[in-house]
Amino acid sequence: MTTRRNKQPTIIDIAEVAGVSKSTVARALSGSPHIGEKTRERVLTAVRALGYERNHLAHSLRSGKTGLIGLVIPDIANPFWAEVARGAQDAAAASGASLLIFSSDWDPEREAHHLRALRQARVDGAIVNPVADNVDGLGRFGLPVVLIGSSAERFPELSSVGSDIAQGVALGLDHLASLDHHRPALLVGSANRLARVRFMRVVHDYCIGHDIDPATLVIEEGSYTVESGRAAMLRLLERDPKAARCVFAANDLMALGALLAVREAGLRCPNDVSILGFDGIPAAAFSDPGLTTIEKPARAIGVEGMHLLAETIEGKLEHRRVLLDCALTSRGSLAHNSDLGPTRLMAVGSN
Amino acid sequence: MTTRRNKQPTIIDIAEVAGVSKSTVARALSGSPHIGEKTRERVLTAVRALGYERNHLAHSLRSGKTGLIGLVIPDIANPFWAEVARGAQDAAAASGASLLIFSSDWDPEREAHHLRALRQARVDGAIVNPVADNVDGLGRFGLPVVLIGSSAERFPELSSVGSDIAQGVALGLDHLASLDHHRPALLVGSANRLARVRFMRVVHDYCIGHDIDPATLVIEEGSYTVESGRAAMLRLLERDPKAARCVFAANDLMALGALLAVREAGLRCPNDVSILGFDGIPAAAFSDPGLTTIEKPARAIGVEGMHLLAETIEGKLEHRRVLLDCALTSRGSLAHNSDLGPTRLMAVGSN
DNA sequence: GTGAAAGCGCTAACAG
DNA sequence: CTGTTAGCGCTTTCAC
Repeated sequence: MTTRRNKQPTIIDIAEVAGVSKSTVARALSGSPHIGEKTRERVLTAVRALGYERNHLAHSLRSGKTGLIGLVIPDIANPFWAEVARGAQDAAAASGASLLIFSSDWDPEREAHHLRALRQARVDGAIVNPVADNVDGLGRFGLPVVLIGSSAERFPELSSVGSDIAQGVALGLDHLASLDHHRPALLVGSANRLARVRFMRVVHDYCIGHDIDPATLVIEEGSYTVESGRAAMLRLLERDPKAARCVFAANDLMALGALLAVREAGLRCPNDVSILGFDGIPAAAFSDPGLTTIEKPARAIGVEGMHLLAETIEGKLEHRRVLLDCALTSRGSLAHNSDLGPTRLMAVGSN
Repeated sequence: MTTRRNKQPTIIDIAEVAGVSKSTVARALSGSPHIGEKTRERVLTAVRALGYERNHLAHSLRSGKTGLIGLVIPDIANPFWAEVARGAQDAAAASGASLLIFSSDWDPEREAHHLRALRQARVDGAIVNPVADNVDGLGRFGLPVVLIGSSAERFPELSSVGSDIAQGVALGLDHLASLDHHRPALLVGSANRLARVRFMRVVHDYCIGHDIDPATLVIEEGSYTVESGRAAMLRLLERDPKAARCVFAANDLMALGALLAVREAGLRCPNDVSILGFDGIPAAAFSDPGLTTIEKPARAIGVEGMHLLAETIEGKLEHRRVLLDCALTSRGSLAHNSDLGPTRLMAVGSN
């Protein structure tokens, strides 16, 4: 086959064809007002004729702006982060930027490596979910950054966007209360996880604000997986069947596990036990019953992250922390508690 | 003596500090053998001292290689494509390349737009899942491309990697046969979708090879969504309860929908009806029972795509079509058919 | 309005 | 081995 390997045309080529200088071409291409209408037409015609496309590299090198944005997340294959990426992607595309996506795999070393790569690629800025206590890596980044996810609170000097866990938890607890479940059992992560601490702090505050003694709450521990949720639910069922009437899980995977356990125990959801999840993963829609859950605004986080970053890059913004609302997605895993008495008794008794 | 400390250091800065010329610095940095051990040390020391990091843009502009790879997929938020991206990501990282990921949203226009953006970014090559009959767009791309996904067969002149649908379908049908289900009902997409045609062709060939009259197969149509799968299953149950003993869905979402329908109809899976899916989406693990499915090698497709592309870029490879094997993931949705007779009768009768 | 010229930071001949 | 000299393709003064 005949392979025409002509190099791509440059502004010099089109300058020649249009019979002008390359600076004139540059002006025409950048929409400068200091150029004659007729000249511009001639240049544009040549551009079309040669199929010219601007070399981004040269443009970036000279102008100092690459139109590249870095996105560092734990795992692109994780539905939540994929949604975040999708949002960032959309927002980036809308502003003509391209996204360089990297997975840190929760590894501080990889994160540092990626940050370095982004700096070398001369990205205009980056959106990152800081993985571990990589304060140094981020502090030295030297480029506009916006943090996403909840670990952002460890870097108070950087702009960030995340979901409003407090609002989400309150939303869930309020909704449960409206179904007459006032003391749901809690399925949370292991004590050393920051997420667990944060979740519990919010629950604690809510209880204080609603005249509930936090000490009366029944808590089971899992590790954010389906299997751990299943095991935790089984334990709960054995330990305190009455408290198990209603369960609020700190993430959907554990909630789904709890659902499995309920069925295994010969009980039914929501008739025997109500389950509320937290996250809003797609799989929650396919269980039976569908899992009612507090949905984090994943895509919006990506979109808003890009907006914050854009403002940061333009210097319009000194610092901001954006918290996006979670929303309740009702499916079938919650029922009204028609038998409140025993639950109350249990809560008091287990004190 | 103009020392600009506010900007990132360049090789000129480090040349000054090390007391050599910038070409020597470049040589030291690129690990050239034509340089003295002592000089190299001196340069490297200066590099560390100034915290120098090579400017990728300038490097790329000069060398003609950007180390950028484009990935164009329909949707990064779709679990399957997210996995593909993850694989490509890993392979790219391993070879020091960065990925520019774009979502085409199944829109030929957006795809064309992204292809243009990639060309302008001077990526070294691209991996794309061609969306529509965008033959022109791809033909004119002018850069090394590797196609992924099954629509690749429309571009026989380009290298591609995809899952071996024929092998996957045969795997499923064989497995069902081993459970004594010889004529599963088929839940497929709508007739105008390429995927449906491909799926059915493979089933057809399999039947011919196994002395089964394809015309005796019971087929229901959906549109690759949970809801459509549910509706299709309900129809099937009403139309031909006996054929509904075993269902092979063309994708997991429809299979999950079928599962819902079975339960709604007061039947149980797998005891009353066995269901086999196709895809291997994560959600298939959380249903009850877990969905047994034919899993496409999503991540491997990404990895292999990157490898193929690398070879294509290096010119080592003229053309190749790689088909990766699907695998059976057994969960609980399949049971042995202990009552073969009626099924056979039904198949013949419905002819 | 338009052109000439000077780089952005780096690589790659070609001399010494 | 090392320095000198050209650029890669584009933007951007600064003259005219």
